[in-house]
Amino acid sequence: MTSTAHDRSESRPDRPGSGVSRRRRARKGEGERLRTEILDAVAELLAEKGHKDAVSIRAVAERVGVSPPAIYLHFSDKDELFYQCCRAGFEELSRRLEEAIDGAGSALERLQRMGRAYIGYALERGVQYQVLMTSIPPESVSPESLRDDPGLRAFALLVDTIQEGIDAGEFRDDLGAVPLAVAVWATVHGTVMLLLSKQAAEEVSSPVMPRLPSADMVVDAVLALVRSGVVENR
Amino acid sequence: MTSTAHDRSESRPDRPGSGVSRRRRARKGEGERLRTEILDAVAELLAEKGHKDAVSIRAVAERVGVSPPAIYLHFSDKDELFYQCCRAGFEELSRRLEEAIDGAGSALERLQRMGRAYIGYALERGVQYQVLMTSIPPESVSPESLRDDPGLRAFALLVDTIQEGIDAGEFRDDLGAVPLAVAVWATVHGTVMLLLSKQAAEEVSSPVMPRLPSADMVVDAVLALVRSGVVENR
DNA sequence: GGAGATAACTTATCGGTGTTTAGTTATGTT
DNA sequence: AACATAACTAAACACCGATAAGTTATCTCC
Repeated sequence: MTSTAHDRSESRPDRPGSGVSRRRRARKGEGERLRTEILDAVAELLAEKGHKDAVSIRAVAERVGVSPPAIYLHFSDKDELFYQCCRAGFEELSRRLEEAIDGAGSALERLQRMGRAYIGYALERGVQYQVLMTSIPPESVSPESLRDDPGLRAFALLVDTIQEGIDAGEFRDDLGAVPLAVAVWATVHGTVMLLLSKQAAEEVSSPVMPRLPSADMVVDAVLALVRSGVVENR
Repeated sequence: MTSTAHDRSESRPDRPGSGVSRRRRARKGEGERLRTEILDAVAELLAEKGHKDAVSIRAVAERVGVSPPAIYLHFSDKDELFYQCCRAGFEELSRRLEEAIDGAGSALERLQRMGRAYIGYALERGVQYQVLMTSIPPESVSPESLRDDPGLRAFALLVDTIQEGIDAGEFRDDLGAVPLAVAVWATVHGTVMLLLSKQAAEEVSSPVMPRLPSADMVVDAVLALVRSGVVENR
């Protein structure tokens, strides 16, 4: 047979007996270990490449030390893989938002803390936030896991806080809690997306983005805008 | 030569009866005609599929009635093709923003008209807006065409309007015109991105997005928020 | 009108991608 | 030691973006 085994000389150092570079096969019960290893590899590669399309399933498999089809033992397709990766850890967002709410202070102060927490966490997540927010979850993810989506819980927290502010006579009551919450959400979401774009553009030194102020300054301005709008300072 | 002109039996080429199975080759001077036909096809497919990754160069070529490599006579790669497609027509945005500015009224009224014009235009553009704002322009596009990017011009218009509002004592002066402009931009940008996500999720009836109010209601709330913030109505 | 020149394409092909099918191998159980 | 099966791998398929090399139609000039 005309050794079609492999003619790629670049990375094929391991004989089955050497036991050096390949990952040890998981034991019988712990097949789930691979799942988290895959998710970690995706997160790594996503952060390195900065873009979803630049990360291939083959690259993920190679980083984990496994063959590409092994991925499909845990994820139905690439979309679900990336969705699950970006979604994982977003319970942390609800946690931080609750933490921001819990402290003392007026509803406005709580709202501002929530805003800072949201933006800070999203910027930490970077590409993962972008991917999660710009993709609709694939059909393969179970409906019940969607029902308690961290994003939905976070939005509920926001609505609650705003409703409290309205009830306390602290926030305006002419729009309704939900529309106002959506508006606030849109604001912080747009801030994150803009800052991430700016960040990505700067890494390639592309002059498309206007010269924006520092992230801190932008966040301060946004929160001030959420507080009292553009109108004359009072 | 054994006419290998077309042995593709998989997909019917075009109307066999109408005599035009393939596109007529352009005449010597008018090679540029293909360029706009390609851009139109990309825009069509983008709107149909709703997602950039779902549109292949081969599909574009087939729609135009041309072979895939013909695309590369006018665009250096896929990124540039999609960038140019989404960027084309965005001069219209600056035009509409100027129109919104020109009318009578306070700086606030002009700003609100700008906001409505921006959001309206971006929602009309849909996927094209999303693609344009989430991708950094490829290196193949010329720097001088980047210098007068419609996005940059639009942002300058926004800064000007806000500066006028500040000078007139109508807008707050504690943040500076540029940070305030960025904050306003982030708000409308986030609104657009959110509404587009909602729209896309509804087309697949996915329950991830919170049940949002209608687009009109959201836009009204956002503009009200930009005006005077969340604080108690005055 | 014929002979180049060349603009406007096409055919064929390459390496890479997501995904599926059909195995193979290691582990736990009896 | 034999079996069952969890945890994988090898090979292949169809498609993709992109390139190199060839072909064909149009224009120009005599």
